[in-house]
Amino acid sequence: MPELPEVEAARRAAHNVAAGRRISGVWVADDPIVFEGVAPGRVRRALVGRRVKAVRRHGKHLWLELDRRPWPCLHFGMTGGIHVPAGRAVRLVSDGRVSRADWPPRFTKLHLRFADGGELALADGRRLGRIRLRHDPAAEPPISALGFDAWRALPSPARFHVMLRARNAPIKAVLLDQSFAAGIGNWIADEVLYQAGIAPKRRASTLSPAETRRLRARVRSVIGGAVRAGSDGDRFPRWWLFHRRWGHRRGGPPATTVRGEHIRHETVGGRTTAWVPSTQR
DNA sequence: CTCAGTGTTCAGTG
DNA sequence: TCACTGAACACTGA
Repeated sequence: MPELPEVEAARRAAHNVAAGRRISGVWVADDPIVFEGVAPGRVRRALVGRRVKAVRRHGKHLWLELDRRPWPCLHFGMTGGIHVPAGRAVRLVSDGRVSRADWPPRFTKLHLRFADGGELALADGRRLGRIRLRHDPAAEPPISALGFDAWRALPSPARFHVMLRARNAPIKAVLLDQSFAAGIGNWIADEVLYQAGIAPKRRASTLSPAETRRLRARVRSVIGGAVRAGSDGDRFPRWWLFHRRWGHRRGGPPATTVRGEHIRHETVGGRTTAWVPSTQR
């Protein structure tokens, strides 16, 4: 479920376990898809014995700064996530909870043990996630091709408006474009547009200064709120579209917001989009 | 059994 | 060349 808040939660979890510690053991899956452009064994050799100096994030990308390069870069795709064991129970950072017997979790691709006994695993069932090795992650693709971090590096309102004026695609598609803003995914884009009262199909270049200001403020508040909630959807404000967007099931009652507004589903920017025609223009 | 999904990439189009 | 669109990728769970 990884959009920016999820990846930030993973970054913090990884930081707590790994920062300042030495990697004492590494297990890698034999998976030539998730390990992209590098043999799993080479990742293992690059990590074992190294000390972790910091865990960095840009958009949905995560990487470990080690005391020697190259460094491992992680992307979670649709279903990947960082997992850490917590005490006797095992807490799943990204997807809920598993029992102690499930450690390391199913679909683990990379499993790190630290000298002080801590552990960390990256698991990904659908295999759309990626593990790469880079000498300078922020300066090399794919991270160098990302736009501003949607949470920590929002441009000024004026600059934001100028950037959107240059884009003709539907605003939803622009928000999803990682080379524009890094970290926004499908549910955040829908949530932000819902809260800003802007229809997802509106061409970005047609948004007024007032609309781009509203949009920018919601990007900040939605992501900030989700990060503050530890990316735990149950703790998001009750009135958010988030809780209702998938409330409909085939044959079930039509989805509505907590205020009773009808939620419509259609494809915009290549993704299923939930929006409220009565309030989004 | 079928289908959609909290993502990204790449070929094809205008 | 650029911006944009839609299919492909891989696999699970509803």
